[in-house]
Amino acid sequence: MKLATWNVNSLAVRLPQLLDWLAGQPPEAPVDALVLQETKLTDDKFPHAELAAAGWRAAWFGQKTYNGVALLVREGLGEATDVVRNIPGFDDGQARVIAGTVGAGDAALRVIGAYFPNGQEPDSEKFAYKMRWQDALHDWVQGELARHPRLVLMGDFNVAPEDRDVHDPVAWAGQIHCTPEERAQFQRLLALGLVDAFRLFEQPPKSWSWWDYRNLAFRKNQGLRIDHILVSPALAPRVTACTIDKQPRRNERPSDHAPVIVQLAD
DNA sequence: ATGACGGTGTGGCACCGA
Repeated sequence: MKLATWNVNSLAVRLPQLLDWLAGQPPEAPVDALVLQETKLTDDKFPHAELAAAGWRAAWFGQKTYNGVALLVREGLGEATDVVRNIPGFDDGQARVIAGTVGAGDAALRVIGAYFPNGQEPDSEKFAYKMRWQDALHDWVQGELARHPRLVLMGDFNVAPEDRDVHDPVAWAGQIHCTPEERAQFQRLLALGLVDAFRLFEQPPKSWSWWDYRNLAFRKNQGLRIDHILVSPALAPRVTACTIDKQPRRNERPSDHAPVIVQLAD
């Protein structure tokens, strides 16, 4: 089973690139399910027909202008079941979470796709919201883990967990995505037993999942690793690869994020 | 310290993202 997460920064703009990327997956090991962030579409505008025509079943949860998430499952694996939109019990006007069960029987996976709040800057109201949101996510994921031992939490976490996830740790010290509070929240998720799949493997130094549109940041490889795939303890031994695919960032009019992919043994 | 780039909205710029 291969899973992916991608912040597309407007699905209206990026749908052709998404379809190209999906169609370009290796036939012997295609992506089976993926989550998207920042679709920026109200639910009535979600391109489910185009995705269905390309062989993908979708569940989606969006709003106008901002945020918006989706869970796509390759035809043949059926449809995501027990779909949950946003964090149960956490009153939130922003569409940031979609979860569903993918596959059936012993092979079923609980997949949670999340678009963590940006937080703007420390000490702001948005930062406080980010902290509250992460508290709620943590507590809900804890329960989900108990119900679903085979669980994957992936998405745009908007946190660079360590200095090696930052192109210039000195310049970014204490800045949004790198504050001790955000990093502590990330560690709290790991304390649930979740494992950062990317760090299960030796990786190229200066591996990022996001590059600023400005300042030729991609060409200079100045970025952050803020998109993550966390797997439950039961799945961790089954992870055989985790990579960032920089290729879509080279497109014309790319998203500022690259997809992250994880491969799980059956 | 600021803004750079890109997306959205009902726009002539502001707001937001990271």
